Parts: sequence; structure tokens; C-alpha cells
Amino acid sequence: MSQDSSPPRRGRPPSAEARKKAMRAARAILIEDGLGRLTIDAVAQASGVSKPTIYRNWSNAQELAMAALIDTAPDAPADTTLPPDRALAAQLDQLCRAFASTRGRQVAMTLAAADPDSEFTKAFRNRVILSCREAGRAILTQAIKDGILPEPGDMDALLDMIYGALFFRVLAGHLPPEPALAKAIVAQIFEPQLGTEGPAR
Amino acid sequence: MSQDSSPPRRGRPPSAEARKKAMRAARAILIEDGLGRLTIDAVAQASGVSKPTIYRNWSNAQELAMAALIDTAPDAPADTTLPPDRALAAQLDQLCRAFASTRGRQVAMTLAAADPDSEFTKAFRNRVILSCREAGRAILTQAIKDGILPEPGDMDALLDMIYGALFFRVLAGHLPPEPALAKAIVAQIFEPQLGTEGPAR
Amino acid sequence: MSQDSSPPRRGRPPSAEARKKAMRAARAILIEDGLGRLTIDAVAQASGVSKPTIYRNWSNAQELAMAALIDTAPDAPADTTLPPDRALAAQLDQLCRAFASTRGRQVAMTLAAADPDSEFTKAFRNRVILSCREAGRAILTQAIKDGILPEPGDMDALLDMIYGALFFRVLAGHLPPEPALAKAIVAQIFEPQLGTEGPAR
Amino acid sequence: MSQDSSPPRRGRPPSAEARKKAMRAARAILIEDGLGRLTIDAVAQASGVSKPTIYRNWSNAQELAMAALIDTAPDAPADTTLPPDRALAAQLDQLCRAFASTRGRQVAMTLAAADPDSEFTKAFRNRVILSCREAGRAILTQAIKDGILPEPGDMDALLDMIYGALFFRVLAGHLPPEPALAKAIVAQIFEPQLGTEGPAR
DNA sequence: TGCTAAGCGAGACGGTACGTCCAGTCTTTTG
DNA sequence: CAAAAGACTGGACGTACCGTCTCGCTTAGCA
Repeated sequence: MSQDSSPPRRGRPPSAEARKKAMRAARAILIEDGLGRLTIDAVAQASGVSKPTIYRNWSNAQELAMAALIDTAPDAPADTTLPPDRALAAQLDQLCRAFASTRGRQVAMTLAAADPDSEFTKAFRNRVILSCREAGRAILTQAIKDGILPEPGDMDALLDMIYGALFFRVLAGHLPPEPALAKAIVAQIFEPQLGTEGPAR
Repeated sequence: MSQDSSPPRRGRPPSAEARKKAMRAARAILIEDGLGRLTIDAVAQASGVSKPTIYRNWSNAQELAMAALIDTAPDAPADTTLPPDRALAAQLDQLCRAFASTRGRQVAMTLAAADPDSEFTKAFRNRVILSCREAGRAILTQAIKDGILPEPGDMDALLDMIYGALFFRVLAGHLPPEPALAKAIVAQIFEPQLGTEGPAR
Repeated sequence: MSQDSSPPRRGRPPSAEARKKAMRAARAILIEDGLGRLTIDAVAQASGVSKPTIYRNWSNAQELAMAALIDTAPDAPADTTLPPDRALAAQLDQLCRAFASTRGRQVAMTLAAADPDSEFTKAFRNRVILSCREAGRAILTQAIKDGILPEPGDMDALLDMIYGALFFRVLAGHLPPEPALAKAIVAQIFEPQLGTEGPAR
Repeated sequence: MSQDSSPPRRGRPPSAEARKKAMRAARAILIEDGLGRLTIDAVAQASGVSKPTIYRNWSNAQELAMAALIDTAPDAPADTTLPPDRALAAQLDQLCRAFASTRGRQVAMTLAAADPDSEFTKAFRNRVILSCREAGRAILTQAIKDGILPEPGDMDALLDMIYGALFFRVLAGHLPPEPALAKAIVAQIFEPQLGTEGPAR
């Protein structure tokens, strides 16, 4: 029903085995030697899978890197049982920790280097980056419904401010993506009136 | 301290001409063919300057790219004669326009690919990215002094939220860094209570 | 020896159609693109016949090339109604014309590249090269019988001199295999005493 | 006058060492594994010279093969102190022995596979094949002067018959290029009247 | 009729080699 | 004597064919 590959395809089926072996080797190289060593040649050598077969699965080294990074993804789904502010704080905290490692830079580098129009790149963005952003949107929507957050003028802009801050630190490197950032962001979003209140009273 | 080139150094003097020609070629390649084509070989070929000479001036292709990007930089100094919110809006608007072009991606790519610890990279970050951020800090500080902005819990986090949003859009590509974003960010920072006050019942 | 296809074998019979289509495509490629492009992949693509089926008919690309070249062969059977010297001249003339085209080189290349011990190669040699040589032998034998040619010390060597000259020009390329060569060879064989007669002492 | 590289060229000079190492490896492969294994990759591997450097010296594997074959060439210069018929016999005998080995086939294969228009190919032909032919021409010219050979109607055709016979045997493989062939050729050229005179009525 | 062997297309596989690009380094000549 | 220029090593790129191997389907003789 859902899958359109239903008509029993002819020809020798792709070897899931080969794909898996290449993937595994790619992940290993990514972790041990870094993104710079993740070359098709190296993966072919390490995995025993031939280069043409690797190219049949991923159209270049960047795609393979993206696939490997997705596979390494820690997944930070929002916990919906918490109150919105706590939920956002938890998610951001987890993201900060994940991005503080080498992986954060690798994701950023990969994203920067990838062909922005390729389907694979889009999938990567959705899977690795934007899924968190969408989780955040759900949290904020709930918060608004709960009345603990004012309706923002531009929800997309707000989301980009939240998750962009994190990325910005990873990319620019002026400050580490430390957990304190997560707290600060949540505070900025949920209690901006802190300072305003001063003259208010 | 006072230049150590004072004693008329021995040997053939470096050719400022060669440096200039290489730089010019690098900029041309950057504009016409993109960052991906900005290789040392290509610059050597196009400029007629030999590879070792290029390496004497920049220690690798990334540095050359950064140098070329700095040279292309449009500079968006904050206008201090405006009221803070207008000043920030003007700066962000200009940044949005600058980043909407190819150059935004190029800066992001370069930053992502560069060795984060190299001095050159740090200089590039300061010159191209963080200078805007510091200008923003000045604006916000003034705004706080003027009482039109509550004291933020974490000024650095706030700044990263502002400028990171822009970068995030460029990198992730889910939405363009359109001028509307600039307005939305300013609104979010300066009038977060907008929505709260109304329905606050 | 006795059996072969006598017991009507079970299973689906090989498709003469497929064989023909592959052959046709191979010939076309040979003519249009040259021997270098005559690959199994290309033939499979162009003919719609699958690679395994092609391999079932010919054990490698060289054999397929030989088969295609045989198919293109113009056949130069000796005309036995002519006097021997005229007959040889006619045959050589025809061969010169045939070899002057691309085909001469292709035959030479194929022959050079083929496994010299394979049965298919032997068949190709017999069919394409040596059949002419045997026709030549018949002509010369008749000529000897007629008394217009002295008994050669080594008939095989003489034949190789005649037909080898042609091949040599094709392979070495220093001179074209022009029809004049045919005349010169016949003259050399049948009238070597031309110059000798003078001092004939 | 002769060398045109007279202006002392700038930059690092090509490494004769690298060239020699590659050549040596190529020869070794040619002898041990045959022409089929003489690939650029294999030579690079065996010699320690990088592929780009090999390509700088020879534009493809065929050229390298030709160069290696030239280097292996045994050189069969005609001995001018002998009487012409003996000299030709000696040269042909030496050629027969040389071509009986693997090298004969390799030369033929290389020649057949090479781009016939390339300068390198022409040089190879001149050096390996046609030089013998020219030596033969000198011998025959002397023989004519000496009156022991009738003036041929077409000297080029005659030469091609002599040397083509050898090649033909190597290529077609119907008979080995045995020393007896050398004798038979010389006899055919110098004593064609043998048979005629006897029964010649 | 129904089983089963063989051939068929499609197409992926492990390999090998190709020829090219680029990074950096080394070695000359030149200013 | 250091800068300039050119050739170098080494590594990866992405592609072309090779010959082989499943697959699912088709065609036939044999039971």
C-alpha cells in the first residue's frame, strides 16, 4: 500500500549486505579518523565492498558522509510529558551535549559542503537538523496554547533563533555550545520580561 | 616590536605583485566558479603565479578562500545615529541581503571547512562574523541603557540567537534569509510581550 | 563425435533471435565506432540482449569481435578460370582493396589481441586469413604444374611472403596496401628473371 | 644546433631517476607477466613512481609498452662485411630467433593496438620494425650493384615481402617463425631461377 | 496436465584499470 | 640568498568494462 516498490522487481536485488558493510566501515572511519578521511577509496578498502557498488548506493563521498552521520544520530525527541519550558530545556541541553563533541562540527561541515539542491542533502537536513526544529515547534505551540508563551510574531524566525544559536556557536567557534546556552535560550524565550518587570513594579 | 624587517633583509624581496595577482585570480574564481573551484592549482594557473609562491602567502586553500572572502566583504557597520531597535533592524536587514547571495553560503562553507584552531581562521571569524555580532552587542547595550530593552540573562546567548538565526537559514536552507527575518528578530527581542499583554486577561 | 545435439535436449532452446540481434549490434558498432568500442556492455545495451546471453554465445569480447569480423568478410575466392598469374593478381588486388579500409586494421588488431591458442581464434585465422593463403597455394601449384613458375624451395615461405607483405603494410603502416602492391608481388613471383636475363651468361 | 632545449629551463628538472625506475619496472612486467599486465597502475605500484609522473612521460599504457619494447630491442644491424645474400640471411635469421620468443607477439600486439597516427607510434615503427627493413634495403641495393640480384620491379614491395613473411607467421600463427624461414626467403629472392632453369625446356 | 530443466531479461556484484585533479614538497634558476 | 617556477610524490576522484551471480519469467520436452 504505502511502498511503491511492490511490483516484484526483476534482476539481481541489491545486496543489503554490501550496503551494510560499507555503512559500517564509513561509520568507523568517521569516528576514528574524522570526516576528512571518509573517502570512497578508504571505505572500499576497509569494507571489502567495491567502489562501483559504493557509488551505486551513494552518489559521492558527501552523501556517504551524510548517511553515516544520520546513522550516528542520537535522536533527541522531545519529551511531551514535561511542561513546555522544561521540555525545551531538556531537548536543547541534549543537543548542546551532542554538538559539543566532534559530531557537531562534522554535521556542520557536511551540511556546508553538500550540494544544497540534492535530494539526499534535503533528507539529511530534515532528518538531522529540522526534525529537532519541528519538535521545538510542537513544544512552543503547546506553550502558547498553555498561555505560558506569548504568540510570537513569526514562529519560524523564533525557531531559527533557538536552534540557530546552537549552530552558530559550533560554526563560529567563539564560544562552546555549553549546556548553559540551553538554559539561557529557554530563559530568553519564556521570561523576557525579567528585566522589564523592574520598572514595572 | 618595531618591525623586525628594519635591517634591510637579504635575498630577493617578496613580490607584492605576485601576491596581488593571486588574490585577484582567487576573487575572480570565487565569483565565477564558486568556492569548490577555488583550488591552489586553479589560482596558480589563472594568475600565472607559481604554487609555492601562493603557499608562501597562504598556508592552504582554505586560508586563501578566507582571504578572498574578506576582500569581498561588504561591511555592515551599525549606524549609531539611529535608535537601537532601528539600528539593529538596519544591520540585520543588510546582513540578510548580503547572505541571500552566494556569498553567504561560501562564508558558511569556508568557516565549516576551516581548521577551527588556526590563527587565520580566528581572524576570519572576527573580521567577517563576530564583528557584526560585536556591533550588535553595542546596540543592545545602548538599548538596555536607554531602558527599551530588559537586561538579558545572558547577553552572549542573546547575540547568538540573533545572528545564529541568519546563519542557520543559510546553512540548513529550509527558508531563505529574507529581510522579513530581520524584522521578526527585532520584534522578538524588543517586543516579546506583544502577544502576552493582549490576551493576558 | 557421434552425439552432439542428437538427443533433443530439454529446457528452453537458445534463442536464435537473441544471437542474431547481438551479432547485428556488434557489426554496427564495429563499423560505426570501431573495434575499441566493441565491448560486451555496449553490445548488450545496443541490442537489448542481456550480457549473460551474449556470454553464452561468445566467451569474451575478442571472440565476439572475431565473429563480427567474419560476418563482415568479403570473401575473395580465387577465380580458377583465369591463368594462374592473372588469378593471383586478381585475388591480391581484391585483398588490397579490402584491407585498405578500416577493416584491415581491425582484423590485424583482433588477431594480435586474441588468445592464440583458443579454438575460436584458430577458426578465425583459418576463415579470414589462411583461406586466402590456401587459395593462393592452389593457384601457385597450378602455375608450377603449368610450368610458368619454377618449383619454389619452400612453398609455405613463398606463400607467407605473398600474403605477409599485405599484412605488414597494414600493421606497420609505412605504406598503404595499394593495388600496385598486388601487381608488384605477382611480378616479383612470376618474373624475377627480368633483370637476370641481361647478364644471363 | 641539434638540441632545442638549449635555453636552460627553469624549475625542477624532470627526474631521470623516476623515468628510469618506471621503465625498468615496465620491462620487468613485460618479461615476467606479459603485455596484458603492463598497466599504468601496475608500473606505478612496482616502481614506486606515481601515476601522474608516468603519464607525464608516456601518454598512455600503449606508449609505455612501446617504450619498454624498444628498450628490450635486440638490434639486428646488418653486417656489411658479408656478401649481400649472406648478410640478409644472417639478419633474417636473427630476426626469426628474436620473434620466435614472446617478444615477437608483443611487438605485433602493441603495434596493432597503438594509435597509428600518434608520433610515438611512428617512432616505434621506425625504431623496431622499419629500421630492419631499411637495413635490408641497403643490402639489396648492394646486391643489385654487385649484379647478384636482378633489379626488382618494386623495391618496397620486395622488402615488404621479405619482412612481412616473418610478421605474418607471428600474427597468424599457422607456422612458427623458424630459422628455416630465413633461409627460404633468401633463396626465394636470390635464386628464383633454380627450378626454372632445370626443367625450363 | 503438470513438473522441471534450460534459456531469457534485468541488473547488481567484486574487480581492475583508467586518466585526471589536487595537495603539498623538492629542486632548480633567477633577481 | 631568498623568491619564483616547474616537476615531483601521493592519494583520491569518478567512470568504464570485465566476467559472474542472482532474480523472476518464459518456453519447452518428459512424466
